[in-house]
Amino acid sequence: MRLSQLFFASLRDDPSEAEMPSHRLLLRAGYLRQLGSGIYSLLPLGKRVSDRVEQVIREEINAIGGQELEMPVVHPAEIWKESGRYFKIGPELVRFKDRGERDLVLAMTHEEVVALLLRDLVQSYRQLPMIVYHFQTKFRDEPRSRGGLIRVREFVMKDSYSCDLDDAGLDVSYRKHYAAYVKIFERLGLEAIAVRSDVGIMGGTAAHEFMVLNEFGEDTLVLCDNGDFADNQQIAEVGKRDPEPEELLPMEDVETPEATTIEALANFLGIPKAKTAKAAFFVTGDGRFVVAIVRGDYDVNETKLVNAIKATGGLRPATVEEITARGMQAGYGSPLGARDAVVVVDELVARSRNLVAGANRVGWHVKNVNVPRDYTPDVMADITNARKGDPCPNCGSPVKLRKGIEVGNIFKLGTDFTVAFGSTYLGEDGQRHPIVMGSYGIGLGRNVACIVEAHHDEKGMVWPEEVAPYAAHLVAIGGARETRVTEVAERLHEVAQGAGYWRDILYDDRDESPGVKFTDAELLGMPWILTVSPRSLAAGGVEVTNRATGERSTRPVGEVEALIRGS
RNA sequence: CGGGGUGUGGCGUAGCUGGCUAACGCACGUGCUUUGGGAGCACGAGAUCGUCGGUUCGAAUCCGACCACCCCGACCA
Repeated sequence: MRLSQLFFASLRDDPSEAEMPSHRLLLRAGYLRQLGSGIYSLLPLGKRVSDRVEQVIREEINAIGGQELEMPVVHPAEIWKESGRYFKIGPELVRFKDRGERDLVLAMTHEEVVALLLRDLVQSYRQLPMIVYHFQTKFRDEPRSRGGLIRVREFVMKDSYSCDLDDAGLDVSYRKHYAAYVKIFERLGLEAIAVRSDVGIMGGTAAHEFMVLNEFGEDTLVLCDNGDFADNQQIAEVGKRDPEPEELLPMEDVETPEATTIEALANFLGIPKAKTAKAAFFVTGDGRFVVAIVRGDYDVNETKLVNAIKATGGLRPATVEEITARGMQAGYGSPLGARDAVVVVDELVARSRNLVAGANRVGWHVKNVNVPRDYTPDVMADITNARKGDPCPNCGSPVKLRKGIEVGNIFKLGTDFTVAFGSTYLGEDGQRHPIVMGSYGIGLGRNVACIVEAHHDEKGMVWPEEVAPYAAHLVAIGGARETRVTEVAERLHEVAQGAGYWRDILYDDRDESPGVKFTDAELLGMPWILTVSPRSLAAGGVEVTNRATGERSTRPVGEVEALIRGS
């Protein structure tokens, strides 16, 4: 490919909107252009990388027996109503009407369609197990996109679906995907770690997310150095050290002006945060008012809270009016005197003695509050975030927290969708059974961005050979002075044309100064930079530079031709 | 949705306390020179100053509304 003809432009300056290295570099090197918030065009270079990532995934999913198909982006809303997700999912699901006033949605994922296809096509246990997958555009109207390709609204995802006879079969399919994902991320040059994760609105029984560590990551991972624990913080249950035993003391009001935060309260009273009880107020999607109590040295984990009270439709923070209406006072809140509220208490609070809790009047707290003596929990559960240094539940050593980006996930869906759609098979026993499904996603663009995050330096991108858009970047210098330079460069380019799509090379045939060409070559990041110049020819051929290591050597033209051919 | 910020040519910016023909660097076109690390000279093209409205003799500049985008948070199968 001649650079003079390539649809791209490299930017000398960083675009002001880009913060993450991957975003900055992909824009600067002309791989990407933004069209709107969370909506991007892939330019030819970006498209080629994405295609290569796609091909790696295709090969590995094929290797576990996946069959590629393609399902639509626009769905009749009806099927999302049938599965119930039309009502569970908020504005993230884009809804619209066609000319006939029929309700349509933009697909966020494809469980419904798969379940429908299964209903139509699978009759007998003899047809299972089966894995189907496709690469298809998803649209999710995220409240906030960010980080270039890291969090977008429109993106292409590989989603595969396993279809099994029973839970044992699902386990096998799940493990196959797990193993395939390990291979995929290895081939992509990503150090992904699998963490257990929440099943969210997918339902189901188990899930892992594959994460790459990154300071811009949106998820917090709880990891044990011994390698025996890796959970998303959303679900991580770690140990909590037992509080000191104490005698129960009688409750006592204490005046605490301006102490509306745990920080201020602990400072004012001169006590550790661990001696306080923190109250957080929520309203569930199904309309219940929830007061969550955790110890002052912990934070409420909303995922755990949702799961503890089976809150459909999630949680939102309660308004001050809603809190007051139930006999409580924001900033000085506790379940003391609360009414019409679901009281959810963290199990550690129940084990802790004589905590300072809100008095539900401005400027006052109550000392020596004890559960269940002074108020009655409706639900008792672990509802706190794991903290750095908390003991690993498996080996007791302190856990650490890290930020991560989710590059793939695997879910055990179960039978929710197949039951909803009546997707059953006739078993060996002559009975109808629902097909057991699993769902497995990998976002292409996000992976492209993560590869750049992992493979770049101050000069630009450094593509691993497996995903590089071109095998090499050919820089011709001094062609105007010495016609032999152009002859050799043209020859190498021609060889590349015959060597196959992915063995093609980028040929910088532009009339630019050497500095510009080298800088662009380093920015664009092909794994090999080939330099032809009067100097290299005098030294015996073509200078071959390894972009990653910077090693360079001069090789005879014939040898470089062989390199381009891949032999 | 809350908080903060930004919209001036393809990119990065200046101008913004009201007054010349909207300026600068890069990129772009033509010509000459140059050619191993973001070249030089000359000429040139390119901007409804986000949109709409208001104030004013006069608005990129002041006021209002709206829109878009970015950052933090909420949210995130």
